[in-house]
Amino acid sequence: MGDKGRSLKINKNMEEFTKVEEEMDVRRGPWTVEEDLELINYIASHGEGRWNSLARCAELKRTGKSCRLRWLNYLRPDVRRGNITLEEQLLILELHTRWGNRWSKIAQYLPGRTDNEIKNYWRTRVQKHAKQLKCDVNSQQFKDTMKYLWMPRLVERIQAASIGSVSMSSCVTTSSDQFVINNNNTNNVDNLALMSNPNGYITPDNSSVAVSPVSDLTECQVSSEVWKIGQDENLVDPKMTSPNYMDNSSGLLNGDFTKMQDQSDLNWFENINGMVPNYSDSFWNIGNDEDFWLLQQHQQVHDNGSF
DNA sequence: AAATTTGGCAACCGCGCTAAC
DNA sequence: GGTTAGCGCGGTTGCCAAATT
Repeated sequence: MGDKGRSLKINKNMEEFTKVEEEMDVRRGPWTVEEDLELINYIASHGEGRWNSLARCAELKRTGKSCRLRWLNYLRPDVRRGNITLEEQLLILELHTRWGNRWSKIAQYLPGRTDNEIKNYWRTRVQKHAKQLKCDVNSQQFKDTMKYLWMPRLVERIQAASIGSVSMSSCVTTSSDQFVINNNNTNNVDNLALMSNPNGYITPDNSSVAVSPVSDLTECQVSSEVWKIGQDENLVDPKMTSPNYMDNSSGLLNGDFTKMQDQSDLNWFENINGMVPNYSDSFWNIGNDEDFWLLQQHQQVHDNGSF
């Protein structure tokens, strides 16, 4: 019986089903180390897939579904654990504005991150900030906040970090597991769009604006180019590209976070990712005083109808 | 120091889609 | 064409540690 049929059975007679599962001795809840090892060893020798039969053959007292979930979200060797980096945050915000809660699709563009992890990040961090701002996470107001404040702020932080750690002029590496940064296009820095003016008010356009004191980029011009994520379906399947699918040449560090053209635009993120340390949320958390103050300023502007 | 609340995250659930029979 | 099995996705729950009262 498939899951659908099984769920019907649950709906019809939950008690009976629970009894059946108990008789089948199906385990639920947290996985033990022993179970993890059994699953890892089984997959190592037999491969993954066919989860129900895998669960049976491996003599794991778990459903196939549970095995699959455990493997994909936790045990898989390429699962990346730890804090969501600034670059990843930026990418999640951008992609969510485009695709909404399509977590698995978003996860495709964050190598090693699972849809579950991204979903949890969104629910615990992003929705929290929406709540703090007393607005719905799906409201235009919050989307504007992300687009015109949060994301530029993230870019600013990333820039500040990268300038502090690596010369932006040229950094070409030869190792395959390092990212090639060939910054012929200086727009990456120059395009930095900083939407908060010296008064702390937000201007949603990409005209010349002063830079917040946080980063020393006051001479930067805001490029007329926009950050183009572009047409959704134009995006190249990340699986079909090298891990280095983010290209630094697109000039993404500019003000309009509404568009990203194609895969080459996404490449930028990965290059940045290779340049800067992995900062945890403690490095820049939108909940810190300064940023939250800015958010509130933004909200004031929004409430006054300036958008 | 104890009780309560909150936040983060792993795991589960229900549903829908697809392929095989 | 209907049924079943497998899989994947998004939403939700529940546990536990940390923070707060």
